[in-house]
Amino acid sequence: MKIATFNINGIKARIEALPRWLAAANPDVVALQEIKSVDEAFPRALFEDLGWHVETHGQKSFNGVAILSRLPLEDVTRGLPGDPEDEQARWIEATVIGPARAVRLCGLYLPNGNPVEFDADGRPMATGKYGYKLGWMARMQARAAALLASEEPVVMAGDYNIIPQDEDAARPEVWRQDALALPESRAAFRSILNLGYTEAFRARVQGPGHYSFWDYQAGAWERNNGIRIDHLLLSPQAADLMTGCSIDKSVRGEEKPSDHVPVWIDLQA
DNA sequence: ATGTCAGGGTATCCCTGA
Repeated sequence: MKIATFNINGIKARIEALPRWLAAANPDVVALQEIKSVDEAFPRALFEDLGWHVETHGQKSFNGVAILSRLPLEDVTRGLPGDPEDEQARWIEATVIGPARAVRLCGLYLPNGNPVEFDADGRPMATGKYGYKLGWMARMQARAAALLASEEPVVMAGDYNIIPQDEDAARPEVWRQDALALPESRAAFRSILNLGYTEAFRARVQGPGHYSFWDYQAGAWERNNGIRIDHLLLSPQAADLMTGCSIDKSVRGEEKPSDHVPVWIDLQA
């Protein structure tokens, strides 16, 4: 079972590039982020005609997540539990029925968190967008813990907006005060890992120079000024099934690309 | 850190978000 995550930065803008990549990469399941569309406006029929089951959790203008799957999906849920006031569409779950095993897949778009406000001592304050990010991550940790208790294969795939370590940025010094790399952000990410999750890419590939996002601005792609912020976290039962993990870097150089590229794993499931 | 995109409003540009 090949599972990918791909922040497409707008389904309307990627209406050609996404089907092109699906045909070339041939994943079984894809978690999409930033569809930037309400459910009714998502081009569902286009993908259904290509053989995909389509489940969306959209909103107007911003955010929005979806799952495309060639395998049957069951028990789809939308929204991250823990705050009924939260109206941002950033979380979707479904059980993917693989030929050998069922896998619980969470597709997520973790809040960016910028701009960060700092106090007089230069410490980041948990207010505004950064406060929302940290609060969202605490809720995600609770959900991640509940999912572990099922002792089933669980995959949490998406745009985490977290640069886990300095080696995951071409220019780490630029990100020191940024919500994607602040110590508090990294600590919240590690707290989720420390529940017992495995970060798929780092379980298989070591060293710097591996990125999943290059800004549209300032020639970031041409200069390979990237960051690695798209991740797949695996429960122990899922990690035991992993046979591969890679980043489809070349997608960034194709016509009308997203600023993110797909990251994928292969599971014996 | 800004040489860019994307979406939406009310539009032939301005704003937000990243």
